[in-house]
Amino acid sequence: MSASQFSTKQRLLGAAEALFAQHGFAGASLRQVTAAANVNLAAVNYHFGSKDNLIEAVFRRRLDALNARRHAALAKVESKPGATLEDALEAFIRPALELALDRHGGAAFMRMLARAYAEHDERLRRFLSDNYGHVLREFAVVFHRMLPHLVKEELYWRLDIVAGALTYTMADFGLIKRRAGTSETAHREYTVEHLVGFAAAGLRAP
Amino acid sequence: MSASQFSTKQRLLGAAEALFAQHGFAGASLRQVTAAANVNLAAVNYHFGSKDNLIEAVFRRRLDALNARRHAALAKVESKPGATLEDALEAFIRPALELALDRHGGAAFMRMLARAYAEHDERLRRFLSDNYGHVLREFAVVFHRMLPHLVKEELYWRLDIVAGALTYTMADFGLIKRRAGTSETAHREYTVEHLVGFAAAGLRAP
DNA sequence: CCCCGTATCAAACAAACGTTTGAAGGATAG
DNA sequence: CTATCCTTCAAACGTTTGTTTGATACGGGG
Repeated sequence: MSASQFSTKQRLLGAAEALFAQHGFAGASLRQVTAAANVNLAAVNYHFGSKDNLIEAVFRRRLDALNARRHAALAKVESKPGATLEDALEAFIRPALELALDRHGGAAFMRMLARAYAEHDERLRRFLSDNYGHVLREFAVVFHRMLPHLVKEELYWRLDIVAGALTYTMADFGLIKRRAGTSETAHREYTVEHLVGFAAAGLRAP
Repeated sequence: MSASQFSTKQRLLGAAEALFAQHGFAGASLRQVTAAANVNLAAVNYHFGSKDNLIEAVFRRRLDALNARRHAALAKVESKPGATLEDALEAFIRPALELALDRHGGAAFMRMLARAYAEHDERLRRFLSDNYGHVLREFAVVFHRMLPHLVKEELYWRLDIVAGALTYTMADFGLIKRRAGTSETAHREYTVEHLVGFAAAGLRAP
């Protein structure tokens, strides 16, 4: 009785992602997760060691790719001579929005990420900072160059807030159906432009 | 051993607010809450009946006043002939920001509210909608008049997203120390202006 | 064939959860 | 003083939690 083309590990990650998005990390129990994945309860601790490790694995599965794409997009922006703040923000936002609109659980992951932001959990923050902080620091350097009027401390908490607001917004965008008559790519382009302007306004303020 | 000028009920509400903000509704246990409030465990069910009722009471304590102030501010805007979208947004935002900057647990409450938004919990959404939805609908009517290019459905989910992003942002603002050399009121005025522009951009887009 | 490492399973573990109970204070009114 | 009501208390209730255990099945290599 496996009833799926995916391995136990993959099914666990998928079910955990969906249930963490819906009920939170504390609210979704391992029994719910393993039942949704059609897997024995003990499989979580066998494959991941603990619930906390499962949570981290769910993040890793998506964030490794997301940060790689953000890093590559930022590198391309930096190689361009006349790069603007909007270009850098697009390098930050577009990969995330594409992930949010991904049909295979992307929306669920984005809602989960938004919850993680809202939770301000110390353990989770350290995990994210340790594993993906270096890419955020690359962006901070570029933003700092483009916004010389901001002292570093001010820039950092603005980035923190803007990133959180963006994540929250993208999580909700994933829930919303596209307006009828709008193609997928047109919708995405419109949304990217919208969010970039939104974020730029927040960062450029005096 | 009460060690406080406040009643058991008030101490419970305060401790619950702080711990729900920090660990979430499922993550903060009644034993943590009652310990922080220096109160017996059974006091929660004696005074509130259940944990869910305690959660609702924590919301009620702040939201009754917040919605009254929003309603009054909107009425004042409507009585003015040349009212703009920014005026209406300010009526929505300023009371919330003042709550977020309130020194007696306002920041904690705002973080709790942001978590409630991120959680998309059905029970909580119904409670908030039932008790405070009428004020939001008043705002929606005014916004609809000021943004005739948006069909009602589009306006509603934009409002939902904008309100969520604002709540999240204000929750973080509450955590951030004011920049040195800026007075409290100057900081607040700057932030209101900033957030109003932020939200207006999101609503006015085509 | 047997062996061994991997994977799955039902069952049990202690701990923590929200909630309930019944008795004990403590103040106020008759 | 007694009686009454509201409040607090320690203790226990039955569930549910994350985790661990030991047995069982599977499957290629010696």
